[in-house]
Amino acid sequence: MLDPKLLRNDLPLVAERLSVRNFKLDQDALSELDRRRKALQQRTEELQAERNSRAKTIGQAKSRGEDIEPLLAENSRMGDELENARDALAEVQAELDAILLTLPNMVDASVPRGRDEADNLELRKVGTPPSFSYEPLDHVDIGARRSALDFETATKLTGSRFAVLRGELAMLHRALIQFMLDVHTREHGYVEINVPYVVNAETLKGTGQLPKFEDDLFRLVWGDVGTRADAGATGNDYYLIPTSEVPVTNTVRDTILEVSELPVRYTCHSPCFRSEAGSYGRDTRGLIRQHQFEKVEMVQVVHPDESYAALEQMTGHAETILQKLGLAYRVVVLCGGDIGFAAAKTYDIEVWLPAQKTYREISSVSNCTDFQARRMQARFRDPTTRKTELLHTLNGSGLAVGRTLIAIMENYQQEDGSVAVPEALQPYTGGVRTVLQP
RNA sequence: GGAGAGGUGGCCGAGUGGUCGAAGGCGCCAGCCUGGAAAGUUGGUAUACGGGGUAACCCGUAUCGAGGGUUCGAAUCCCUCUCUCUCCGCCA
Repeated sequence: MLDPKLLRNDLPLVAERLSVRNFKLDQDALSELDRRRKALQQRTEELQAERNSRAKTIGQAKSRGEDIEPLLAENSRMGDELENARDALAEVQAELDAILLTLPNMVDASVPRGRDEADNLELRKVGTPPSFSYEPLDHVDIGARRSALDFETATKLTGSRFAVLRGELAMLHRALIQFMLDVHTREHGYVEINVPYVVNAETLKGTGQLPKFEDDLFRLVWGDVGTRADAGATGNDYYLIPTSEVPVTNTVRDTILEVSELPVRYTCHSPCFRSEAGSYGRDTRGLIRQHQFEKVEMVQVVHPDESYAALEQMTGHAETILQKLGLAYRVVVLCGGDIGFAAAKTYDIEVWLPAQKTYREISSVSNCTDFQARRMQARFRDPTTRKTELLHTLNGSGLAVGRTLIAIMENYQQEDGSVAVPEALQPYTGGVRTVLQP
């Protein structure tokens, strides 16, 4: 959520910042709504003050044993007026809140304007893509051996966009997770955390997925489907997490941290569930875009002065994984048209995929500034003023496990169809150095 | 799933209709005391929004798990929801 004070005091500035995202802010509607809110609030509070003072007078009169009947009669007329004012205020406030919750974060000044991913800015290329003496296979063909990567069975079990991993490929997948967690905890100072994969609506609101992006989520319905479908009305709405950023970041919701507790650094392995609504026909082949995938996430909660340094640092942490695995990648800064709802600045890391002969996203690292913190009421206490202030939150993949597996399969493929295991990973494969041998 | 008990400030805990943002304690901050500290002692110690003031600050409103109701007036009474704890059942 954006700062309501800023919205009141400098709407044009907000509109300008949001225009970088190609988001058009209806300034007139917003300021008119706020003007009404203010008038109604003052009127309501006036009436409440009067009611309070009268009630107090009655109480005092009664305690002196005086006759309070005349006072009561005088008061009976106030009720309706107060109620009307209160209702009108609540209505306008709700309208205003609804708008506020759908406004995206303001992007940092360094974020370039642009329409879509084509306008993202490449910052650096690291590593050299491998060369092959033959036309490299893609991961689907490589994984076909002994049904190590099995989409048919997954379709039978569930439907499209799911996969079954078997044998050495399942083992390699697991090794990757453990490798990443170990690097982040032992070398990068993160605390490993394990969290629920099912969360409530409040949690999703905190990180910004709700109310605007419900279509991207899997919502749980249980028990009697007929009566539970509208479970939200009774407070029972649970969703599968689209990323562990959601539960991990929300661990600091409604808390006030001391400066000594900062920065908070968590790394978390979890499955992620995404409906992929609106991506029909995209990446339909292979493991690239699935309804369920696994990810090792990094989350930091930091002092506002530190967040942009933390963004660079976290990007470096994700890059370290790729470097250790010997994979070529590039780093891009997302343009206004491609950046996510909650982020003020995002770096995408894209790994080289030989079969596609292109770089594909494998990590996304974002500084969400105070946007999520305000929604979550995640604050710290300034040691000098003793006042509470909003924290800054960051999240980044370190890395998407499925896509890392793809990258290894394609980049480390050998002419006989087997896949070499990167050296850094071998301690995690029990010394196995090649998988999917003929 | 059944039965019961409970959710009050950073924490513990009192408060069953009136001047209660809420006793008391702990913690924290500041002063005094001390060579310094502990102990002692005095004072302070929530958040949000609105209004006023250059500012320190002052005034108003709201907040005692959440929402609704009763009432001139609700932390206190009623209803719904939610979470926690105890016992029983079931279960990886």
